[in-house]
Amino acid sequence: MSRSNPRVLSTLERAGGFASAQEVYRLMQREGQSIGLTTVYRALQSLVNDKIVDVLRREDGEAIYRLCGEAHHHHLVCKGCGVTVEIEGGAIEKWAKSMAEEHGFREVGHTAEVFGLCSEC
Amino acid sequence: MSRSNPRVLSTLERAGGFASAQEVYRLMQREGQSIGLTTVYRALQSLVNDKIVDVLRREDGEAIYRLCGEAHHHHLVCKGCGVTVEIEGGAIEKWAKSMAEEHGFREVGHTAEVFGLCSEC
DNA sequence: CTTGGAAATGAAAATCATTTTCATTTGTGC
DNA sequence: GCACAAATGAAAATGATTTTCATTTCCAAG
Repeated sequence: MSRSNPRVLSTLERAGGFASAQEVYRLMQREGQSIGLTTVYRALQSLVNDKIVDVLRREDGEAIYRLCGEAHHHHLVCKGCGVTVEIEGGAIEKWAKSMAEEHGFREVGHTAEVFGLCSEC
Repeated sequence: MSRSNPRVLSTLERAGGFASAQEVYRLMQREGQSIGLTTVYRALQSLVNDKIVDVLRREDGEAIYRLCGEAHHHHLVCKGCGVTVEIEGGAIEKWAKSMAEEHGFREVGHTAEVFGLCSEC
């Protein structure tokens, strides 16, 4: 099941390590690479399974794929200008896990975003 | 532009203050209320504009609407059956606040949801 | 009461990301 | 060369959400 197409991974890297499936596809098209949208989706899904990339959601619900840096992290987003800071979420991980266990949940994931006004806004 | 249909709001409240547009619609149907899906979407959107409800995203990208204002709490949501448990977020509050301060942010809010499979699913 | 226009409604169609289906192509070992 | 599994991608299906547009409901003015 190693469908982690290297061209897709390399394109995602080239895109700054952060793009939607559609964007990766369009980028590859523009570069003249011949590939099907289906294959892009499958490759990204596979990269997610292999924990090489993370999936997040844009505000409109579109999935965006990001190369996994070292640690899982969250975002601090400014409501004014949209600037985003990556932050540590150690406390959240434990909290999510313990809450889930407490209620007998399995296969747990979580979302956590902090938003406010940055010092410039 | 006050399209904040009160029946939609009341249904969202009855749903535990936490549901997707589709769920609100289905619930109203089941209760025998006559309403169109379009109207449900418009009413929810309007409630969001009026800052009466928040929008979040489930892991599959579906938008979920949550009453805001009440006692602030978080949710543990089952990906299988949708059952929702309200959970304490004490750890989160502190985390959000300290992260925000550390980066000079003001007027801080946050979202944090935990998803998983409940013991039945 | 009646009229006229604005706002609300909802059915149906359109949109758009994503997934599924399925026939074809590619690659690999024999 | 041959068979067979894996990979590919075009096209159709899916599902949430949005848009369109014709109809209905409200409401204030005459």
